[in-house]
Amino acid sequence: MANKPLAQSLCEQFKQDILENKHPVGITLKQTELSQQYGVSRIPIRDVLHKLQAEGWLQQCGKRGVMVQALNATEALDLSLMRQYLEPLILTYALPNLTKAIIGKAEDLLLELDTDGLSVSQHGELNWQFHACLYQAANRPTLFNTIAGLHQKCARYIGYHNSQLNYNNTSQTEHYQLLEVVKAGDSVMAQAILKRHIAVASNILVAYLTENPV
Amino acid sequence: MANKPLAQSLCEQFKQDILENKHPVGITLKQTELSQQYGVSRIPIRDVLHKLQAEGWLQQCGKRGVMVQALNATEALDLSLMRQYLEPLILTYALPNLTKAIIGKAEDLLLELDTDGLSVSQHGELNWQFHACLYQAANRPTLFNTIAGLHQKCARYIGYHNSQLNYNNTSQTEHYQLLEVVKAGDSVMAQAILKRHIAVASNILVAYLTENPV
DNA sequence: AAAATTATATTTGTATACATTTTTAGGTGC
DNA sequence: GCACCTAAAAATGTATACAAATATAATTTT
Repeated sequence: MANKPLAQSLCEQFKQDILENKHPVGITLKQTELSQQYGVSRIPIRDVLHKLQAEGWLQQCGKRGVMVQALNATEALDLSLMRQYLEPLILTYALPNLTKAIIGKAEDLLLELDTDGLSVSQHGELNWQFHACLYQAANRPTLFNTIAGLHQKCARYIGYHNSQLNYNNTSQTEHYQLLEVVKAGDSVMAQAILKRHIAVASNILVAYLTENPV
Repeated sequence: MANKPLAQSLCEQFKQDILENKHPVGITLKQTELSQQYGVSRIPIRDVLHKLQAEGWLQQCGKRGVMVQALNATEALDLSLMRQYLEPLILTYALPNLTKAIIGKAEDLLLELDTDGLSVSQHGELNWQFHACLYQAANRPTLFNTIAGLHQKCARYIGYHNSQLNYNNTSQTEHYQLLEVVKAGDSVMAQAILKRHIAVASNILVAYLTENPV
């Protein structure tokens, strides 16, 4: 009955709080403060801070504390570029292994994504679930985990994206297109559409971030 | 006068010990044992184990302890593929920014790599320094850090590679070729040579691992 | 004898306490 | 008024102690 360690749920909570701007960029967070704030001791807080540093959410500022990393256009572009190269790759490995069950699950996720009133992080999570659902079939743990890590880092940008810019409709159209060619088993087209899907979203975001630095 | 935290030097030590097979695959390591073995308390040990899990060196086995991950052909291939896509990319960004000082440093590193009697981990470290030295010039922290992470994961394979197979000479020849076209500023050739450099090493390693699973 | 169950031992996660380092504020000299 | 030095405060890293969960071994039951 696997009972999550405290630090794990704390980590999710903390990420959510960052997405909701509860720890604004520029404020230095101290372990002691946070431990009182979240009602636990410093140890699990420290674990979470280390983990989120490794994932690129936070930045250590000597002993002054840790700070939420500012969103910046270069990082957004880098993440997008890496995804443009790696996701079509893993999709190609996944294609021959896609069962009807997996396709079905993917379709269900797209329907959920059309639901109104999703929170920013719910939307981001569903979006990743859709992609992950297809990629899992590739049976390539290392490749998959690296891509998952990129998505983790993207989460803040995508959240920002969806809350600032109205991109959902376009994105969903592309999702359905992708699923069509995937069903048809067309690897070349699938790669092209996926790459473009990632690039398009990125271009909008990078342009916006360049003009309006956070 | 930045004094390294204990956990950091422990981490390097531990990695080295893994490379030297002091914690064989299949043995479950307990925090308590390790803390006695390394002469520190469980907290820094725990930190190191978490970090190395995140980096893919170790694997948690419930409460039985952690185990060193076995080397496997699929992971080696995945790491190589990702490097084949991402390293030429960052090299392209780096090219216009390469100064004579950087090229000079790279040449020095290649000379060092020709030294006899280097340990496996020394060799691996110098090899990475050479690549990193060029990539740094790209000024792309996120891309660079992801690639650095891939190299971290590769370290064990490269160490294994160099100790089992005699690949150094070929590798060095390619390094010098790469440096030549980089000096000439030929981006297309540089990308091609680098991609091939990574692919060649990988092919040998993957073939060997497939025939002789660890 | 094999399977299921209980009890013990072991292991990790968390809390509290201490040590070390760095920051910051205050004072002193120029 | 600015720079430098000194001391107190505050931050993180580390050690020890405790709690919760799990794995192992022993025991019982079928």
